[in-house]
Amino acid sequence: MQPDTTRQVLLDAAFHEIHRKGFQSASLTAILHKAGVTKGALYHYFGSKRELGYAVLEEVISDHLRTLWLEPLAGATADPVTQLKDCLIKAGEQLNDKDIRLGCPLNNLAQEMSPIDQGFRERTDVMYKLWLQTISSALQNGQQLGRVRKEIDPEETALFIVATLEGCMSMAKNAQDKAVLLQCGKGVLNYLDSLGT
Amino acid sequence: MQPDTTRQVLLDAAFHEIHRKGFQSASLTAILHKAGVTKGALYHYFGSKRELGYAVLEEVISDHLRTLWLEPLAGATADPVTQLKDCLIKAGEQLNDKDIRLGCPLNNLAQEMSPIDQGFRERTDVMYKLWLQTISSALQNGQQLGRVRKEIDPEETALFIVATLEGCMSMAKNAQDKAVLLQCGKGVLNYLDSLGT
DNA sequence: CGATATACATACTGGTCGGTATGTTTCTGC
DNA sequence: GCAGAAACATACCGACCAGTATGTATATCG
Repeated sequence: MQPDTTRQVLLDAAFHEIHRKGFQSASLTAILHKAGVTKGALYHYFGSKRELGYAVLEEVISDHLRTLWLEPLAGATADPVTQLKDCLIKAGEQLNDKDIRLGCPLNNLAQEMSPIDQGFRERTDVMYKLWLQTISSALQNGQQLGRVRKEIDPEETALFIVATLEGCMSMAKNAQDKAVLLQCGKGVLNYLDSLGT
Repeated sequence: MQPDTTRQVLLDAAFHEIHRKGFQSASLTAILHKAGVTKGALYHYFGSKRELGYAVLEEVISDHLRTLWLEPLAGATADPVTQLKDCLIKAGEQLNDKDIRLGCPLNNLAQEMSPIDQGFRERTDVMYKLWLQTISSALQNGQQLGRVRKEIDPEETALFIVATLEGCMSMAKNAQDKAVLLQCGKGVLNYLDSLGT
């Protein structure tokens, strides 16, 4: 097997196990079994369980965020309200029941680890700040284009949006019910509409 | 020591340890050390670590929810928008930096345990449903009193409110910054205002 | 072709975990 | 006052955990 492949297989397996059990309760043995390799391989590529977790954040989860929320909002041309609604709808569509039961990977890790590990907190913080900044810039741009109400504070609104998104995922995760996500998402869509001119 | 006292001391210690580390990573030894008793006492009152966790949910955390959100909203006389804003402000005031770093105990447990333990999920679900129902009833009552806009759906709005609250707590927890909570809370207050007539 | 590094596999270790078995003391009821 | 139960304390157990030490095959490079 190619070296890079083994590393990626390990990262994928770790991502799924961590998503299912949380980082602290994720078993290295389970990850290795899922990846089909042994401990020698793991500790060849990662110095410790913690570093493996960092890599999952920086490489796997970071990619998800980029694909789903950052890149679609990057273009400075269109209407951010529509863009945000599209992101939300697309994100909602691609979530199956298992995804809903397991919740948002970024939020899960942030909630579990940020109080007890600085390394995790710094990394999740960077990602949230990127997310917030991207939405904030899009809103600001929308204001200049006259598509977003001038009165709103882009930063504050971005924070409110992300908080609400994560809250919706949390509620749906606990209810284990996609209907909850959809109902909650409707509330977000209404709120997003209220931002437009 | 009185029997009931010992049980309560154990519950309190367990609540704090679980709040700090999460349920799965909460160490019974740490709980016992904090409580100043030994394993004999613990297993005299609780059949297992899991039952201890259930009791923390049903007795300690449930009390917090009741005191902070259910009882203040129980009276069917006043303006629910004002009541909700008061709850939010009061809740925000009594949170110190440590509380913010550790996040909402109910949300923490729900996020960690609901995907992997039915018993936890059922119990957190009951509490969330109570919370939602209380807010929904208050909003409905407010509509009858002409203090809340007739067009809104009380249930959907209650879900959106709770999701947003939990989202705000999550964002502040990860940022480890009360300013984030306050800024996010401002967004919630604005939204609550938009519900009134 | 030989040497060295890379890329793993295997076997093992100390420590911590939840849980249990067995005291020991205190309180309660007759 | 004595028997039994309640309320704990102490000592111990097997399981699992992250991490390590060592072995081995393969690829790379001079």
